[in-house]
Amino acid sequence: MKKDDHKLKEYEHKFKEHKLTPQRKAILQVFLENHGGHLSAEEILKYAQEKNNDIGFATVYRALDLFEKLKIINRVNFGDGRSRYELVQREMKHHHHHLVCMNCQRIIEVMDSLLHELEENIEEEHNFSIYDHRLEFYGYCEDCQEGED
Amino acid sequence: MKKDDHKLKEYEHKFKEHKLTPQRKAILQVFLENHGGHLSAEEILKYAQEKNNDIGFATVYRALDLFEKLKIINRVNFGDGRSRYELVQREMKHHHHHLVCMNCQRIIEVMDSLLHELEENIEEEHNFSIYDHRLEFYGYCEDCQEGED
DNA sequence: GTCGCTGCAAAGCTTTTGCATTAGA
DNA sequence: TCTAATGCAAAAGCTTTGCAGCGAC
Repeated sequence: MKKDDHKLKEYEHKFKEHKLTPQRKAILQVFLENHGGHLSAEEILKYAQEKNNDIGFATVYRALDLFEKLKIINRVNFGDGRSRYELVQREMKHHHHHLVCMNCQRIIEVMDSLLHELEENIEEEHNFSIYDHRLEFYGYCEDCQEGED
Repeated sequence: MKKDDHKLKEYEHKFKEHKLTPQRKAILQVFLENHGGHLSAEEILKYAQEKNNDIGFATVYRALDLFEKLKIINRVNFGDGRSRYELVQREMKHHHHHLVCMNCQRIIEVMDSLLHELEENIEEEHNFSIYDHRLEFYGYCEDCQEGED
């Protein structure tokens, strides 16, 4: 899609010392298309193969490592035994959390700036210099609150 | 140790429908002795074997599953590819987070009630019924701030 | 031609499972 | 006795690595 090609350009400058190969491009496009966000390596491979059949698991994992290093994506962990990956979104940086539904596994994103206050408290009280955080809330989403056991 | 034996008694009532076998007792004692907290399965096995040599990985994992179900321990994940486990501490419940030092991997616990306000906001705005949360801050601890790259 | 990137397959880790055996109540 | 719990070893994920081949510059 033209729209994603345009978005892709915004990332090209990050690949100065690394090649933006067809495989890497395909993987990046998967993120830009945002298939529900929070993709596992397996899902990323599946979608990337739809674009470029000549791609394997090793390449996906190696690309994910690279993208993480280039701060294009973030690795997140919802405790289901596999890593998941999401595009770093500038405007969300440091201000977005996850609501994980314990019934339907749906993941809802939440914007927040309130945490900033807490971070400042911590930096002061513990002399700990905060670089990033992970915050997930576990509970039941709108649709699942009746079945809550 | 006498002190831990006493602590152990506080957990016996949770084992009504499950047996508090010597193996499970050894594992529970490992948590009560709190070897730096946030133990991995491997560490738990190691310490438990010091008490009772007749214990294997399968038993550790099965006990950890059980303890989690009985709300004796919590499984936490710091993104290092293995699960870690910590004792549920009543007075800390819902109010403790982790500071993970990105240099020395040290983990510091932080008490907090500020997050409660944020939870209330979220429950209202997103109609999401919160049951638990995980919050980790990544950064550099007191001792590692100079080496910060 | 060089050097980075790739696929494939093998290996590595953590965790789970099958099964025969043991041991608690 | 009866069933839950255990150890061992095998298997099952997910992820990483070795290696030979490929491709861009």
